[in-house]
Amino acid sequence: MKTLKYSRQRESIKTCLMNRTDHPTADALYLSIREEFPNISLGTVYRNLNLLVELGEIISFTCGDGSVHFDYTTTPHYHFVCKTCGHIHDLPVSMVRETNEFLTEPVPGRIDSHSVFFYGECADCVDKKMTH
Amino acid sequence: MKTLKYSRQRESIKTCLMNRTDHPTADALYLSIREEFPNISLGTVYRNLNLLVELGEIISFTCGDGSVHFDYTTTPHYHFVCKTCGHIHDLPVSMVRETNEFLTEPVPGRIDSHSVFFYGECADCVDKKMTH
DNA sequence: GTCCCTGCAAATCCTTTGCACTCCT
DNA sequence: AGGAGTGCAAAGGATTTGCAGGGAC
Repeated sequence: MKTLKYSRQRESIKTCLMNRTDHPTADALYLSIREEFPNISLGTVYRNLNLLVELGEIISFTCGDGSVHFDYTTTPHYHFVCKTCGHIHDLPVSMVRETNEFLTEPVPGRIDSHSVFFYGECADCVDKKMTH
Repeated sequence: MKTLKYSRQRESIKTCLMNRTDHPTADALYLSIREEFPNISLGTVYRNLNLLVELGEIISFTCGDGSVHFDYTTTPHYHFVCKTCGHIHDLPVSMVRETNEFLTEPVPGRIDSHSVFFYGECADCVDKKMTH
């Protein structure tokens, strides 16, 4: 059991992630943080992100593009990935039925959690195409 | 438009993937193929897997563990990842309701596809714990 | 003072790529 | 013959790790 010590870097990583509406990768976050801490190293960003994931303070996921994204919202929710602009939008859990409701028959085993990704074109991009 | 030529290696990759019930990574598949083609190179395995994905003959996905898995089944279906034994089980699409049915309200945009991952303990692992 | 945390750089892991050669057609 | 496919090894990109110094407590 190790004791956690305060660090400005970790704090900055948390607040930065909290304030971003996108779901940045470690590198994208690193670029942001560098504006405040020009000397921060990528290794520190990775170390802290992994630590925060272990602590359950943030969430990490991959949405099919291979890269790992980080999310400050830890309560259950889903993601809508826009194929056109690349943005990853949050979908509130209320928008999707509960596991047992969207299963037509029980899964052979015990489900602890599930994740859903939607792929398509977000409202903004659909609108832009309309006006062309 | 390039013409495709037959290759024993590609054929072996296809049949090997078809015969496996798990959803191997490129490297896992490479180890299998080496039993038949001791000289096959990992690069060839990657090149062919990517080619087959482009052709739509196989599917690739990542289920949160960071690694890329390949699947010979291209018809829509979902996956159940066992946290205990690590196996990835297929779930027939009939087991899960259609997108529009499991959404409680329309998503702000156009959905082209979606993927669902379930995480938990598969029936086999649950049984094993019972008998202890 | 102790021990966690950092910056840096090297190491590691996974995947792609360039090149000379081989095998389809 | 022509060009797609291969093996090999080197290159690339993302992430982790070892280490010496710096900061929190």
